[in-house]
Amino acid sequence: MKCLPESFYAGEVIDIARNLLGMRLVRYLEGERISGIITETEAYRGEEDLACHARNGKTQRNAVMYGRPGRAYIYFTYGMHWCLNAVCGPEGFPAAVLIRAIYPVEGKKVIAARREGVKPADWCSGPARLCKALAIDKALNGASLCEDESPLWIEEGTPLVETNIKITPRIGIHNTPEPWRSKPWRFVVHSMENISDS
DNA sequence: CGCCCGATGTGCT
DNA sequence: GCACATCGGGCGT
Repeated sequence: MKCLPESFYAGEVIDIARNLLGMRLVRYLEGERISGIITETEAYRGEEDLACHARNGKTQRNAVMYGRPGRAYIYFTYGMHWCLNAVCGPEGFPAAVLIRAIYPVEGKKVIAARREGVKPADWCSGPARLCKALAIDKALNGASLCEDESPLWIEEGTPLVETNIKITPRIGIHNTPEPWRSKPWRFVVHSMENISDS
């Protein structure tokens, strides 16, 4: 296993959101690797970022964001969905990258079974969809992404060229006031064509 | 394709 | 109470 080290997550959350594109998210489940290339991320940065779950200070729900970088912050929303974040920045500063989409690579049979009736293109294209596909839920909240024996980590994936990356405002935060609503903190891989998936 | 809406738990006002 | 970093189904274009 060659998961990204804690130091990868210790820096500026916005840079890390960009740098996570092209990396490989790996779920180790029942002795099998399920993985995909990260194709969409968003940065959430500190209590002053009014779109961030930490905007009202530390609570039981968001406490993991205040902890060490390189851990999984997993939250439940809309009564039925789980979403995965990677905690970033120095300990004590609440920041995280939301993993919004991956391009499936390994364990597609497992994914297909967990996403029965869903088109392959929709298997992991959404923060809650990929959590369903990879069996990620509250049991992994707070788990380290940087340790051996981990059930979930991120490793080197595939290189991307800058022209294949699109930067936009974050989505799903319609009621968040400016300037936060328009911060260009969403990073998307434009095309997965010609990307090696080995 | 786009828009609308229901599902449904949890945290904060 | 109500808003919510969402999804999926249904219906109209």
